[in-house]
Amino acid sequence: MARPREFDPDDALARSLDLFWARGFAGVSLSDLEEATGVGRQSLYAAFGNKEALYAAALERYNAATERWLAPLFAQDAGLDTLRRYARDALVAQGKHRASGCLVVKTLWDRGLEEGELQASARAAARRVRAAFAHALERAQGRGELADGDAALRADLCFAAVNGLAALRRSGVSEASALASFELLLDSWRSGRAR
Amino acid sequence: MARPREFDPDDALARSLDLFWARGFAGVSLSDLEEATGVGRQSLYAAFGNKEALYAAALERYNAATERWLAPLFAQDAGLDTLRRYARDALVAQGKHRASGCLVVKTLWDRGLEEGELQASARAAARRVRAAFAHALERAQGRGELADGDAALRADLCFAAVNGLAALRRSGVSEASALASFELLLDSWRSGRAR
DNA sequence: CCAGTTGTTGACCATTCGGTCAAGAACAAT
DNA sequence: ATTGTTCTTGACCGAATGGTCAACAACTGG
Repeated sequence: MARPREFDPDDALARSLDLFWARGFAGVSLSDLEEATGVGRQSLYAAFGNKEALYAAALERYNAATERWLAPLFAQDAGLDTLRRYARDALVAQGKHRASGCLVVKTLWDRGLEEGELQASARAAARRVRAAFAHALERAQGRGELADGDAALRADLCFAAVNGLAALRRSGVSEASALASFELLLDSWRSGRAR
Repeated sequence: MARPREFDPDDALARSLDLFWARGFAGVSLSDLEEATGVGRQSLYAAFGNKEALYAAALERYNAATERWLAPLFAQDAGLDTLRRYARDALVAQGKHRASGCLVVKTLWDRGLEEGELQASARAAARRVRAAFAHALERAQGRGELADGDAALRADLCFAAVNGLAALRRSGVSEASALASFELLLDSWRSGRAR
């Protein structure tokens, strides 16, 4: 009923997400956001609140995308291959995305706000990923694809390994090599041929 | 032959290291460093150069300490237990140290300076840790402690897992639980009882 | 005692930060 | 066309940033 906004908020959010993902909360200035989104500062504030709220919205968008990535792991036919594919896709995506690792984990490290609502939401998102891993592992166990064991513990290890792959990449290891080392983990659990 | 400095440079370096470790390069201001070290700004600049050089010196100090931690892994009797102990000690130390993860990996993520000498040195340090892991694994294989396999690949996975443990801790997993999941990895390689 | 050298102190610099303010522009309803 | 509401633009704010400058203090060699 008044002047319509000239930009697409979701598009601006996507571009902001890219920036935050690549450079972290403190590494992105309001001027950077203006430039990347093509949206004036005041408009960003009107639409999102402040810098931290914008980051929170970007993280939410990221989580929504992650949820789509997680869907196969929550499916009934999930198994080790699903996990392997998840890791591969994550590595490829991060390769394209300046190898920035998982934004949720990056948020957990960030000194943006100590123990705010944001950190809690990031922690919840991480828990969700671990739950997806655990679900896939349980299904695989139920199918006899891998020997019985503590699925939650294994899921935690998968989470650590997957996120560690990003560090591995940063330290100079190739994408193929990083993926191979993760497959080593999954293969060591395969029931048919151990180790 | 002139006025002697009133502070211990290594002590100042140690305190700076703590700060950088906990908050990252950009998260520490010169005023923070003055306060933490009790040393005036000009004295810091005279002794170290500038902020980035101070960070580099702190990282070097960190690497020297790491080298001491790595020594058992390079020993002749190194094995899976040595690896397990390394992971446990690392977790405990990080627990005391505000759970900040490995400074080398943090440096690799930091947007302090793109592709500077610092990044190269951090990458070299990471390679050194992976080499230590590989050495311990090779010794263990030679002793028949675990089945034969690609030690370098396994070392990379260990590196990823160990560094992922920090992310796991951040996401709310207990120290004991994180350690247990890492032991799961080592145990899956033990030759006696697989999985 | 007196130079000469080095360390310390605190004020100071330009720049950038996140955030705000006020004026104008674009629309819907009347 | 006028009014009311929202969006946009650009100037502006105080605070904090990394870094520098100049005066002063402490020591050594003559």
